[in-house]
Amino acid sequence: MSDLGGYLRKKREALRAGDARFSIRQVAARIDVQPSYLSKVERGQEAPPSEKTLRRLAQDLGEDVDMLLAMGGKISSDLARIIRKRPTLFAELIRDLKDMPDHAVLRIVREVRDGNW
Amino acid sequence: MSDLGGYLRKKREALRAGDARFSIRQVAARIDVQPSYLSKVERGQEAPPSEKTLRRLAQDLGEDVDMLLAMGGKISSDLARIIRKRPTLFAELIRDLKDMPDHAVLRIVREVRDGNW
DNA sequence: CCGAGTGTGTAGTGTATACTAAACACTCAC
DNA sequence: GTGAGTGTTTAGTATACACTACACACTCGG
Repeated sequence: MSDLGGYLRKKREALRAGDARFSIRQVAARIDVQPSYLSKVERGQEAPPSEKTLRRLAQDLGEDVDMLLAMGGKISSDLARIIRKRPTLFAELIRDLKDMPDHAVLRIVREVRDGNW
Repeated sequence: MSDLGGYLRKKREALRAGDARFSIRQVAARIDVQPSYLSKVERGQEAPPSEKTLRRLAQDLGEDVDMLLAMGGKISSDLARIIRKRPTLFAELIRDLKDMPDHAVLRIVREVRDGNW
């Protein structure tokens, strides 16, 4: 929904300014899709690519995978798997965090990571 | 993957023992699918139903929606939306919580809910 | 015995997903 | 001016998803 296509195009063109290897054709070749397909994706004429393809694209463009997936309306399958293992628990947590500001969530992340649990 | 079909069948038959309204045909009629379809789902001969249908089924059988969806390999679309709004933030959190025991996660849920943030 | 209800088998359908393949029009270097 | 590279257009495809429609065989009460 968040204009994946436009974002990808901008990013690629920025990279291409300093490196000719970032043409549609060459990127497409590296991530193993047809250039015509990538072109359409960038212009929003095609639905977002699969998770697999978005991952390769993120890798190639040096972008964050979770963010690109989100823009493509998807959620990383490893996250989905984690949630599905304890659905009610994670559902509760995520819904509670829905309206919390970033810094509050980040604080939780850090405390969890510091292992005071 | 957690044998949604078998779980549904057991649950429905348990309910049916005390209430004739829980035949395949009547449940199917209430949740608006064909009985043959529900039959196949219960026996694992069909892929899990859509989120919409699983929701109606959960409602009808008095089951937890998030759990049934998880069994069907899905994640509630409202949760997905929450995550997609702040993908990197939630990705970090969820991956950190992956190996934490339930009680630890629950403690976080409670602290969040008590609003000490 | 028959009609209402039970579960199931078989076949088929519309729509979305995620692409491919081939050709076209253009630029730019040499 | 031609050959390599650029982005784009058009048309088509294979697979999965999420079902429906209809008919069949069985049971069980009145």
